[in-house]
Amino acid sequence: MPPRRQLSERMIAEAALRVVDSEGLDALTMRRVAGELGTGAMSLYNYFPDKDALLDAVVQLVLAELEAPPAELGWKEVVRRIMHSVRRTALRHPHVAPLLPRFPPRTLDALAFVEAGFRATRAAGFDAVTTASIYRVLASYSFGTLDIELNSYFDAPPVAAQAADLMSAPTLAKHLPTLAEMGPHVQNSDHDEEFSRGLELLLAAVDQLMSPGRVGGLTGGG
Amino acid sequence: MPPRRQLSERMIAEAALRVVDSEGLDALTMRRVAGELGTGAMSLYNYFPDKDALLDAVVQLVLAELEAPPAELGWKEVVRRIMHSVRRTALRHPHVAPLLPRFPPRTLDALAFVEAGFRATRAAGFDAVTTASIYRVLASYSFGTLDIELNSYFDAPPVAAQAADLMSAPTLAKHLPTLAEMGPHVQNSDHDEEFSRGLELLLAAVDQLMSPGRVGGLTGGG
DNA sequence: ACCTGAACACCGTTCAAGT
DNA sequence: ACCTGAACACCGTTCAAGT
Repeated sequence: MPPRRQLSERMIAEAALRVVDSEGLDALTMRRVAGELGTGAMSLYNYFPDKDALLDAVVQLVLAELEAPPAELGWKEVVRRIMHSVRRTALRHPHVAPLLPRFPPRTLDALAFVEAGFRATRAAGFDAVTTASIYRVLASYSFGTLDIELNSYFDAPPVAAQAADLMSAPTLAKHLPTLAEMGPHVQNSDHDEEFSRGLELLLAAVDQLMSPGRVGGLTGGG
Repeated sequence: MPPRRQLSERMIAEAALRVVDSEGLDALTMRRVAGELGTGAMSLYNYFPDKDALLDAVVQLVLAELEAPPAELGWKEVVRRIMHSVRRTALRHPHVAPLLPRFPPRTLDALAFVEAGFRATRAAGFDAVTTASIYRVLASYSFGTLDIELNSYFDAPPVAAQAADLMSAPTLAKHLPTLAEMGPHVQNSDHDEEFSRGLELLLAAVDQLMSPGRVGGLTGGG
């Protein structure tokens, strides 16, 4: 019996995205994706040289979902929207998020948001070197906040270690007094608010310290 | 023949760190670590409930290597040293770095740098809530820059896609004109300089926008 | 030429038996 | 009680054979 329909890179990547979204990254195996398409694992190798190439294609699909705002909104609003879009999209595909730092945007659709960000930033008068620098620092912030949010890095504060038997209360108070005092403040309750706050801090810093008019900004004189 | 010496959590974690440092994360298997210690894979399960617990222990070892500067240096210098120490330590254990966001500091030794940072920041007059916020934004920056640096995220700029046959030059110029113009500027040549620049931007922003004296900072009035 | 089942060399972990 | 070999249910990918 011939396959019901022809395979394609796109079909395979979409099937892989369905699998990883619904069952997690560990479930994303060549056999499982092939099964989703009614074929054997080895058929996928006619379209992707190895599993990493398939993962890359999944990332490109996700990046293509990002908003690409019109430059007319002004650089700050454009960048703000892109950053929030990155976060929203990553939270829509939480099991894909850990793959994002491994595969930069590469396809036309996946690069649309980069073009939008560059266009707005250049139009605001930032030079190419500064624009690239802004892109890189914002990418760092995106990846870093996703690392922390999706791994619940601050959801269980260090002081909880005490309750979790790792450390006695006296031990904690003696060796880590400030941390003991910091207590539950380390825990983060509102990721959305936290993300916005840090983003606005960054945008303000870029505005104040890297703006075209400014002399001796961080990009220029160090 | 009895084992030459008793096992311990520490011995196993140190063996695992040796393996991952020298052969990469994929080589870090229960069988491989056990082999390093002259025993079978199942023996490790007397000390760790599963592989993740072993990975956690490896991360704690690496975090214990971080510098914990004295608060007398002032909050900015303390934070600056910690941040550079994180980066240096992660680059010394590049294959462990991807594990850092998954396992927060938990042991006494691994928490020493957190205590140092908190102490210096609180001593400078920042309140507990702001101090926690500073910690979280700096952790984001650490993880994000490591993601980008260790995955060579910007080492091959999008424009290189053109040479790599993914896209013809006319296609690029037509659909992504600003990106085409940005050209090689996106590529990052000096990770060290880049890290310092972004860090100083952040420190300056924290200083200007979150300092105790300031009214209506980002933490307070929004 | 395109496609794919069987097989290889691995995994983490369960289980049952050892001392 | 602590320890551990055999076995289970998987992996990604190679290889050889199919059409």
